Amino acid sequence: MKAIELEKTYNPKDFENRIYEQWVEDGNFKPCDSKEKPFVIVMPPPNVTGILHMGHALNNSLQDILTRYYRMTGRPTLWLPGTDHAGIATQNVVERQLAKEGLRRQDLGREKFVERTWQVKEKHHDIIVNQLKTIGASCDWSRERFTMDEGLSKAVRETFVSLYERNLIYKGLYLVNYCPHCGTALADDEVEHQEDVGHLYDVRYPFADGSGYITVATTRPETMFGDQAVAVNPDDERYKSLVGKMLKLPLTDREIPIIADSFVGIEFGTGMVKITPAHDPNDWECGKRHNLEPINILNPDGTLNDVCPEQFRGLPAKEARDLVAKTLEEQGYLVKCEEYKHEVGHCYRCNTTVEPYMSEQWFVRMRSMADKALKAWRDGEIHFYPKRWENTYSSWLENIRDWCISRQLWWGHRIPVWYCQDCGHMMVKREDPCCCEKCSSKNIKQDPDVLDTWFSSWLWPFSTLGWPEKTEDFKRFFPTSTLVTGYDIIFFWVSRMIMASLEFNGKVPFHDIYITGLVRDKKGRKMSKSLGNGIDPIDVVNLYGADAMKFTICYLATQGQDVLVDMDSFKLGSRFANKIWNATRYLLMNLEGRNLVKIDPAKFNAVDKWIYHSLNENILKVRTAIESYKFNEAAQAAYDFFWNDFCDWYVEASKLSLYTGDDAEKDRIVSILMDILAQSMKMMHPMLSFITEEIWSKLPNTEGKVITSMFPEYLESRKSPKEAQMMVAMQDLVRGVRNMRAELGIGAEKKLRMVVRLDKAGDLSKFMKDHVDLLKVFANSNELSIDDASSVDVSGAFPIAGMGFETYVFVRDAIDVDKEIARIETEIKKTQALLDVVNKKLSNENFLNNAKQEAIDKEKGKKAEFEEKIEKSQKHIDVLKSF
RNA sequence: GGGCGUGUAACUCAGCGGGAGAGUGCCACCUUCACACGGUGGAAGUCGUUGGUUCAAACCCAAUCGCGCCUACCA
Repeated sequence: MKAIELEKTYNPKDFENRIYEQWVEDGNFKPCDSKEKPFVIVMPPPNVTGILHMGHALNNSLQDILTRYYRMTGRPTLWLPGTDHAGIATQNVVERQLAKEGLRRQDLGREKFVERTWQVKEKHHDIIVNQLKTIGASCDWSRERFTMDEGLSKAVRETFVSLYERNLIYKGLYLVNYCPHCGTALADDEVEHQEDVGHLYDVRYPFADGSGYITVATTRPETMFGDQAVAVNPDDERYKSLVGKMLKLPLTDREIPIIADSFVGIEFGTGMVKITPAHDPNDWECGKRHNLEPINILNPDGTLNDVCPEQFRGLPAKEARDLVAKTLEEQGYLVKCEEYKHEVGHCYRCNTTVEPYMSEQWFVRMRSMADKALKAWRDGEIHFYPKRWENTYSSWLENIRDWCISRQLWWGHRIPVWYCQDCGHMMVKREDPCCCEKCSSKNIKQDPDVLDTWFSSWLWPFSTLGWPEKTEDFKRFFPTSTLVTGYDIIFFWVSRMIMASLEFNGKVPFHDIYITGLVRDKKGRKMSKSLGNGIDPIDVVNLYGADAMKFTICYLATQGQDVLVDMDSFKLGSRFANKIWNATRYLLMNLEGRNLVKIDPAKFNAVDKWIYHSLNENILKVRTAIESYKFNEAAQAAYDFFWNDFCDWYVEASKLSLYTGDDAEKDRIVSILMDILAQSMKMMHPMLSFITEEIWSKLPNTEGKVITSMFPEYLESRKSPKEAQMMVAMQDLVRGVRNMRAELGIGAEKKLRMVVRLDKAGDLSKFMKDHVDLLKVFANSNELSIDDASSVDVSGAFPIAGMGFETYVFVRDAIDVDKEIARIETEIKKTQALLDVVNKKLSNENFLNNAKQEAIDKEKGKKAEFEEKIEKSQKHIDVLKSF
């Protein structure tokens, strides 16, 4: 056979795109036909107008590893990709574009605006899909979905109407979170609390009868125009007598009463709270208890409306606040104003301060669904990895509140509700009606609002499979297996998917939930645009390759921990891939003139047995690790095996056969090398997909593709623990000699004569004798004898202690005797310290009585080992002294 | 205010009841027949602090200090 050539340097750009296209073309990402239980992941859909960031790279890398692994176990495997229409975010993107043209969305009108948004969506969609392809995601593009697809829209409508029919959706006038910038209501969990430095104002409210005044404390004086009362705690002795008295509201003509309500804290501030039912959640509740009419003081854009005195109208809340404070001060109402830190809600999409705002909205009644979701968890139907996230899940569900699902946006699923303009009848419909079902009037109007994006996302695991139709895919792939996502959306998404699925399918949408950490920079800061500390995954791919990125992520993805990286971090994967490339290149060069032969385990020598043993153990480690979501352990096992065992020892050892063996031996060793290499490619494929596929295609002993090959099995027959132990002794010997060379500064060019003296004849001496030529190569020796009868004269030779043997090296001239003695003495000290610990244990009756027998045996073994080492070392000092 | 996580080598992190590990970085030597994105060897840690449990603790428990995150209607 001819040698096979690989490019001299590893250059992932040469093949990554080509291989990806080939995989797609050959349908390798589609589930196979096997009857086994499918493995299914639905991809958390990225925002269609966003770009891929490291967080996506992390969770998609892990999904890819799982998908590729299970695909290689022969199960039909589906990773279903898609994108999310991201209502607010996308609308913001388009409005920003319009703003550059000096336009507002109102200038275009709803229809034109939505049309334009679809165009933007199409363009951005290709970007994000290409990015996913660039990082190597092996998802089934033929099943790709978008949350505003026809099918998914149908699912949304079915859900809405069905919930309405079950009395789980209702409409009402409530105080909701409102973003004045986005101009829409938000759900509770779409509000992010951040600490703001504001002021706490103490303001005088005079009694209407002129008999003095009281003082209230507020952080938002501008809301006073909506005040309907001042409340005190009914148990507050100071104010009991004042309850029922009327106050004159400063800057206005209105009068408001003093009321008693137990929510007021006696200790806080002045113990008196102004009640503004339309602009504070507490006050809203309080207002309901006391039948106070809420007065809305804001326009939809967050400016003060006509309810307020003229000079404040049209001002944004913050500006109004300053002016109100100033006016109050001028008129003598302001008692004091001090700096005050408090948590303020901000819009999670645009970071604008959120206003509590009274408006008519649609809500989902969550309680019953939340209870079902809690039960499913308690019954063990879902498992979080790491488990601690279950607390987050359960406490959220236990304290769940109704979900505001209407958004005052144009981009999204329009609420399927129509109002008759003539008779006022309201219709909630699966199909668009053409006229009023009650009065037959054609004058009907659809609700102008759209639904919260998460109202489509919560259906994702089944709507993407065709639900509400009972499609083949739905029947075959639902429920899915595993969800991989970040902890920041356990509320938004994970728990809601579980609720929706239980409500509509009666079962959970997935069983395992792997919660990834967040990707941060090396200082532990969240990656963000504003900090400019983000890393673009595509830059990583361009610099190091997709494999390097995925492998590095896998290596660093300790279950549940945040991943801190910078550009340099990816050297880890890059160097490993480079090593694989070069080792392969070298092995393929050696095929020249060789024939591959059948591998016969009966002909294995101890070193062959060892490498198969190690491969086998590491295959098991990788399998177990991936199946239990311990990605870092999988990466480490692959890395250690390939680099440390295979490259550093086995490939080096094989050079002896390759350069000095006869043809039969050369054929045999090359065949084994190719076999280990091929199996390594399989084992590493989930983590290093492109390079393993590229190499697989070059190997002479492989067929088809590695992506569709079977993952190596763990085989009892490959276990060779005894040989593995022998190999440890050999490595021990070799390292001892290398260390001595380095210490004495003896260059590699100088071959040395050595005697390996065994403590006793036995397996180890047989092993050494069998591999004496190999030992010579590793120890760089020109003359090496195995002496198990202590018959060779070693006087004048430099001694090195080993376990069960000693190595004598004839280097008399090169030795600095004093320095060597000092070195050995330090070693004795270290060993003596270890021995002391062991002896203390072994002379401790409590230890002997209580410890496990294994532990005792192990300590005894250690004692023997340390004693042997000290004894030998001491002898060696004597030997050196005699020089 | 509650909850969770975390503090191990210069840096990023594994280990989580029985001899302190990896990658990067550092030092020395080696451009020797795939790989200098390499090889060989080496230095480097009171495992945050203090108590406790245990024959045995980086690992379990308690307290404490530092950092991070989530959650909560104190105006």
